Amino acid sequence: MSRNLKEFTVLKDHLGKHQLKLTRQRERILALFLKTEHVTAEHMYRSLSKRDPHIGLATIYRTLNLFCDAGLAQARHFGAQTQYDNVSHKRHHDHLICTTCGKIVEFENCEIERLQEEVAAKHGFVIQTHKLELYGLCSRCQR
Amino acid sequence: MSRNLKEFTVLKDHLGKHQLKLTRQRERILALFLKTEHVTAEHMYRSLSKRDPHIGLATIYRTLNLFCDAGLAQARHFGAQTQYDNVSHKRHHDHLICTTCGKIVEFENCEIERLQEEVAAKHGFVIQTHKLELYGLCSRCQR
DNA sequence: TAGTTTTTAATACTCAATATCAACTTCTTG
DNA sequence: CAAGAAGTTGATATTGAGTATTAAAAACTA
Repeated sequence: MSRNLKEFTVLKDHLGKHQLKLTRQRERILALFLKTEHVTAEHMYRSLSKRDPHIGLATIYRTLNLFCDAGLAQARHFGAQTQYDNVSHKRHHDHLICTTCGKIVEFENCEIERLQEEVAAKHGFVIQTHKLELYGLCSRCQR
Repeated sequence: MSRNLKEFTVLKDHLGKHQLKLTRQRERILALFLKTEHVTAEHMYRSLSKRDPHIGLATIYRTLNLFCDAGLAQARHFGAQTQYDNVSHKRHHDHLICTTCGKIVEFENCEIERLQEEVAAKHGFVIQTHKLELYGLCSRCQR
């Protein structure tokens, strides 16, 4: 199994610091997680059930939340579901979402982030995190 | 009942255009909706049950979604619940949310919106709507 | 390797939101 | 204004995402 060592190390570090254990399920879930951009717990459950029928849905949820704690993943509420993004190897980014076909494009814009800080400061807030989602039509769906 | 005529007209227009009917429940729900900033369906249900025990929860949900269609309300997923904001009388705005006390401050920033258009154009998107939420600590909770 | 601790899987459960459907309003039209 | 067509309501069942529970299993540790 060719794994991205960096993410694996991050996970192991986190487990070590919190008296948690490295299990086969956690390895498998991480391996699959790293192959996908925007995952849903249900989606992972379906994928993993095919090959490894012994990974339960609750474990997927627990593990994805664990990844969030470890800083590997970031949860994003999209409609009724929660999507988990792999954020270990990339900087903070926001999303362009096509309302027709569901296509998601990531982007980052320092200027916008700077203005956010400005706005927050004006209201006495200290920003911890933010969520910016632009909904519209991608080039293909505009026709 | 002193009602905001503007919003009532918007609702009536929408109903007329879609072969929907103006009911006592829809009037009552709109009247209460206009008095509050960030409402939850459950919250409205509790308020309305006190005075008018005959408005069911399903009706609240249906009606709030109707308001969204009519452009009077905007749904916002906040944690597990959905909040409905009155947007008929104000321009588009975004939110600063305190992660400790839950305080919500509205703001608008044309410069950010302009940059959003820029980003979207760069990726071939045409924006229909957007959502920007800044999470952090309000001045009181920073202490 | 034995023992302690964490984890898993299956299932029950919670909670927000939607679907169902018979009874009831509202609107329309004659 | 009465009567029928069409939409709406409320009570309840249902869905669906996510969490809690717990006996059995796996992982760490000495």
